[in-house]
Amino acid sequence: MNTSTNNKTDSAAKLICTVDVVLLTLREGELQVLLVKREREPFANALALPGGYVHPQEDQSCLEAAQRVLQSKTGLQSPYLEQLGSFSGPGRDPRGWSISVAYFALVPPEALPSPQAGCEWRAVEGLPALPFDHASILASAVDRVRSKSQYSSLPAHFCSEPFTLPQLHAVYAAVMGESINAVSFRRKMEELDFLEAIEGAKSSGGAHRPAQLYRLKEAYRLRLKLAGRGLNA
Amino acid sequence: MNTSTNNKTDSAAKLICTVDVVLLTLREGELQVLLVKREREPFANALALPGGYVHPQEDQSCLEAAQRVLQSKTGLQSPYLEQLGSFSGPGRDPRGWSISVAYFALVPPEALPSPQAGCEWRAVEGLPALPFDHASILASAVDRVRSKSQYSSLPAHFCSEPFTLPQLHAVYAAVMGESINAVSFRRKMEELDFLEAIEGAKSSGGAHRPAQLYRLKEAYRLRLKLAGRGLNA
DNA sequence: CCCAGTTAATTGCACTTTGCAATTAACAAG
DNA sequence: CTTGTTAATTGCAAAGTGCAATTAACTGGG
Repeated sequence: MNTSTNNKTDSAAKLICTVDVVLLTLREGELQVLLVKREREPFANALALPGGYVHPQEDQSCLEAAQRVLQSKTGLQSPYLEQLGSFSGPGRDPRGWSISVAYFALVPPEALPSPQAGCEWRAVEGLPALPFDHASILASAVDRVRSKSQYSSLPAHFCSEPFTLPQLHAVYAAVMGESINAVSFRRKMEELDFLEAIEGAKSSGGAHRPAQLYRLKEAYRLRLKLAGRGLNA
Repeated sequence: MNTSTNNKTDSAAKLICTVDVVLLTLREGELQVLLVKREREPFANALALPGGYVHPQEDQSCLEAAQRVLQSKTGLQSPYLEQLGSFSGPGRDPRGWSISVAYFALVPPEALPSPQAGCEWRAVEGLPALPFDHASILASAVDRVRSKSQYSSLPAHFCSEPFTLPQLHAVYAAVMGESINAVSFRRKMEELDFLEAIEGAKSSGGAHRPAQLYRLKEAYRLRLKLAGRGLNA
């Protein structure tokens, strides 16, 4: 039935093992993804998700590989990085049977110390074709972010600290693509209790009442806060 | 910095690539997992999650590899199989740097055409040590199942069809480990609308009013139905 | 210095959803 | 036909949510 069951190296040697990172931000009211121009074949010069080989010699895990790849290809780091899933098969990479462990990251649009040359922010909607199966990886990441936003603190990672509740409100609404009642939003944020008001700090500048400034509670900088009930749209 | 960036085969060849399956059922009111006695090294004779190498020659994806491995190691199949995530690193497998793509499956306790010799159902709580990082894979699967049960049709896969609402109610309560209001449960099931009443079919046998029989709607046999609001515990 | 304009935040209330107790329904057994 | 048992529905009370109205806090212009 299976002719190679006992030949371990034979099965394992042909596998290509990579990581890909979907780095998302929210600017101009829409989700944008960071794409990089590929330097090498396959798909040289095409825009693609930042990705690369797992390096067993230096990486202690695929997560570390993803952090290394993100740093080296874009010059950026992201405090919040979550595994999206693995994508595998004989056809997704022209070099052969491959597995890619995909991660997604959320960063605020401001906190970008100018990414390296060859990197571009692009709206996730209406992208041209992407190499490999990057289109479906990206779609999967966007789905996951939208879905998790309904019942978690995830969208807060799109805001640079400190931020105001109206700012966060707008971010949630933009991510989920629908308006959210402002009073209910306030109540929910208080109930979820993952924000920390910054004593005496208010937003300034506008010709109007200043807003209270907040930051994420320490415990939720790398973890998410999950809600029992969602933010009913 | 990186001495092997350009040597693709060098990086890729040392990687071990496997799949593991967490097959869960609900019996005696508790979650149980199917473990198999390992036939080979490493950890020969130890009980472990059913797992095996990805075979690029025969598998079209890791999902197919998981289905093949599950079938060959346990003789079982599962209609519902979901990717749990990937576990990787230099230390989890004594043979070397490895990636395992883990899947979890839910089956009803009845529909088990006697698994192969060497397979055992074990309660997920209070297990002895498992080889590799199977303990954390299992813990992750149990977390995921409990969490998804709060807002989806997932636990229905623990019931063999046809089933009654009181049966399903007990299954949800057992999985989530807390009692659920029976009236609210009924209302929620009706609202979620993933069940199909079987016309004129009632449970029989007891010295009491028979219950309506249901099955999963066709569309939700492989997919889940997600609730906007959860089943508030 | 006060007033108009703007956004932040709170309050009050109608409406919806949920939890629980009580009631009704449908069977088997004696 | 009565009793016991579980299924399913009904009727509130309590909690949660959406919306309009009100109050608060600022800037800038007469």
